[in-house]
Amino acid sequence: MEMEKVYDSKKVEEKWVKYWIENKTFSSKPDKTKKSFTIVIPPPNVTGSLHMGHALNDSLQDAIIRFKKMQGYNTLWVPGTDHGGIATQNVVEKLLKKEGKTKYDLGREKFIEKMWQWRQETGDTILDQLKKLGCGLDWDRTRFTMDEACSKAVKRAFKKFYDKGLIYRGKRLVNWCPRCNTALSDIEVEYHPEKGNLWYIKYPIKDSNEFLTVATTRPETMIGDTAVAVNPNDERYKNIVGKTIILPLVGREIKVVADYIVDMQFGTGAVKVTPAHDAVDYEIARRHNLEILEVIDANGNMTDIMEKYKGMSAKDAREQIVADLQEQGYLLKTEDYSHSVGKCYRCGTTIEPIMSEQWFLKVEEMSKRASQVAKDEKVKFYPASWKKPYTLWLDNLRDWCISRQIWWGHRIPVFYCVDENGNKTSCPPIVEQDTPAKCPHCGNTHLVQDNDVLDTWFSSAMWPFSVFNWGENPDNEELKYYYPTGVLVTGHEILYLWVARMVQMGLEFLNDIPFRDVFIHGIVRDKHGLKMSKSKGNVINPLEIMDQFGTDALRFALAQSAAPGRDMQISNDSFLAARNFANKIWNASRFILMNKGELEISDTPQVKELSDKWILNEYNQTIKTVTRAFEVYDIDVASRTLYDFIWTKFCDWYIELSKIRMTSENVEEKKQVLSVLIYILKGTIKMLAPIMPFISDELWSIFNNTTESIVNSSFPVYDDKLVFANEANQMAVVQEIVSKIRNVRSEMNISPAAFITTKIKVLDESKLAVVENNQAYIKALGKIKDLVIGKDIQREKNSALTVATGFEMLIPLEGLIDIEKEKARINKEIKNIIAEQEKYNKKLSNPKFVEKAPAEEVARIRQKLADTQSKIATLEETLKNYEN
RNA sequence: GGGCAGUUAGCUCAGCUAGGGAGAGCAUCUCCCUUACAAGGAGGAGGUCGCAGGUUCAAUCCCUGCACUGCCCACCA
Repeated sequence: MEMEKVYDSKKVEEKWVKYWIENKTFSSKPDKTKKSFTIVIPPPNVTGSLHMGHALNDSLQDAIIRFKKMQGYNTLWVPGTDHGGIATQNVVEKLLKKEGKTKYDLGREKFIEKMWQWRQETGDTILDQLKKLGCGLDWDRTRFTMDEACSKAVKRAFKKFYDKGLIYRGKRLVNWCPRCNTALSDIEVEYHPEKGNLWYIKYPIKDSNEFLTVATTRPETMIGDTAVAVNPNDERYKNIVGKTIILPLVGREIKVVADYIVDMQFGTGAVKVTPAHDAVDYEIARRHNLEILEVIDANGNMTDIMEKYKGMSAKDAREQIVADLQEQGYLLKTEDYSHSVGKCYRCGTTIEPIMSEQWFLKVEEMSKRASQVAKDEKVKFYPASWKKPYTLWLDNLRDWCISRQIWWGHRIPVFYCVDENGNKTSCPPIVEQDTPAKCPHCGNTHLVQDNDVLDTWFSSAMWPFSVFNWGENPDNEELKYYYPTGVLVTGHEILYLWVARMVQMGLEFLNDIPFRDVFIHGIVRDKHGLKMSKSKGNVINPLEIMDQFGTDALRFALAQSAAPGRDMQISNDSFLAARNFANKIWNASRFILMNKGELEISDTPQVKELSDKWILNEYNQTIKTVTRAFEVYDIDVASRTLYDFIWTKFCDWYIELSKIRMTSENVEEKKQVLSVLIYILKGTIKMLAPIMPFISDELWSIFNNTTESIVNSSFPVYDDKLVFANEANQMAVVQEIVSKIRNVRSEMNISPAAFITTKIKVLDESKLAVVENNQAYIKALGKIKDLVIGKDIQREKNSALTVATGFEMLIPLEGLIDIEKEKARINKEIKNIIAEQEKYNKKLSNPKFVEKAPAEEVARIRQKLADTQSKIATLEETLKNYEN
């Protein structure tokens, strides 16, 4: 097989994407003889296109799945997409707008048809991109949150909740997006600081000439005030509590109430209470049984509460009311004020808290359980620091507003009995999974379904079991086999929105956690640390990176930076380095293959000499580190460990040393070293396969002449028999000698092409054998023609001299030596060693260190000191000879 | 207001859950196309490990406080 000089990612990738899919490499069936390891993909929105966040999230999951598969688990990674509720509906609405239409022009039915059609056209885009990324998903199991099975699950869940009394309908204060025209849950509101004003308004106290001044950022709501609240401990207002206020402009009488929630420090310490448009005020109203008056309607306009302002936009009303207050002398002052304003997480419009009839889910019990499983470590967070925010959130959770006034989504499975005019009868609502034919209470066949759809996160919360047909049959074998899943991989931005709710629902409906581990990775940022966004123009498109540098390069660069929980800054340099790494592996393999030729090579490594044992020892340590790293989701550690092993150890040292035997006349020697090379290479690409699947499978197929994917081989296992501590130490001696010789060569401008003579004087006799036995290594890597080793080697004037621990090395220089240059070089060497020596001296001169530190440590430092002293003596003596 | 991260070479980061040699990649400098790889090789320069205390024979690493940066949560009238 001919390998090209440069790794061609495009050629290789296309082939393997096709191979994995056609051979169903990642398809899974329940198999009781094997343990399952499941991941459900965080389903991307159907409208989506692959961005860096997906690339990171999914290549990490793929790495885990491939690793576990190679470890012998029956792995399953379930693909799918999310219908994406409001977000998706907004996209299609925008498309309609381009045609000059609104969804109302089409009507509900036609609009939904249009949505499905659009999904049909674009829904596979992101799935195809995941295929291109190499994701080992079981494609036959591709799911959609609105497909039949998932829809059944949603209805089943709704009914179960309802029957248990956990779902209720009521008019409450909710977050309303006037643009999307729907209610939102509390976590769907994002708060951003905004510049505004703080208005101080004087509220006259009845039957007196006094005023109570309140401060507000929303003066337009004052006409709906039903109380003024002060803190019960506030001395200033002690005798005002219970008194009556005449509401300016309105003339209505309201009470002054005392509530602990009021902050005495803020503003005037007196708060106007508008229960219908502020969450805190709503709470106060509930505690004090205050009347709730609506001021702003669902369109963001003023209600008919006061004729004068009726129909005005809230914004206009604000101006008018401020002007009116001013005119009537109630406005004390206006201050600039910056505060957080709630925005719709889907469209950025300012949220209006309004009173609205909605469906709610009681979450108290579920939250407790979901919090407890984290506290008990039944669900484990990686990194562990996310456990606390998770439990804190759950411990303070309020009921979940689950209804949305949009059309795209799971329609609430509640039916109402209506008369001929469409008016609801007195029959109670019917909650059924299947649309009922008639009212079970009166037999009437005129039924209408609730207009609302469910929060898109309601169906997402059931994803880990709805994908296994829980809706159809909660006792099915697949569900039992694959659930709970092994790990949930996600960014922290949807920890509450999604992760916490999956745990709640899993515990509620399956009485078991949905996943054992939660692996939270960071966010991909640009090279300046900024979040990528279209508006900033700093988006790196993963598809372009795949095209330019290769998919493995993209995956490796991301994996290498993916320290759990930490954001990563990424730039083209990262991908370039990863591409170079792929090329390095490719060429190391090419070198081995070229030398192998038609030779028959043993599958087991034929160990012959020092370097063989050294590299096997290093390889074995690498297995240990990498395996451990994968197991705790330190994919970054696994990546870096492999990079270092392959490049620094395998290529820079072992392959270089192998050339000695490779060019030998003795074919057996060549076969021997090839057996080690191939053994290590195969094992290493196995370890690399989870992260760089394309090049790994390609090389695997070349080396094994097989069509079986590398993921069906087993992950290398640490082996006690491959521990060679002595050889590791001996190799370190060789490496030190070689490095010092190379250093002299470079500093003295000896051409890398030139062969030199080197004399090694052995000072430490215990190291004599190592050097003698490994002359070939030193000669090859030091580019030495004549190597002399002995105890009695004389220093020579026309030689450069350097020292290693236990050795002096002389390199005779061609022609006349540049004495000044050599002196400078030696001085520099002395300087470096002295710096080292000072540290040892400092330690040893501390009597407490000698007294208290472990004896071995003291002995070790003493030895180091002796080494440096000896080195310095040698170098200084040489220097002195030059002076004479 | 509460919480969580981070602060190590010019840049991006590792090391800190074994306390005892400060590391990698990129960038930079010198030499080299030595036939696996110039997407490469060899070598060099570059850091008082945010600040101040404490524990210890010994602190980048453990503890406390502070500063700065980022993120999350909150009942910011």
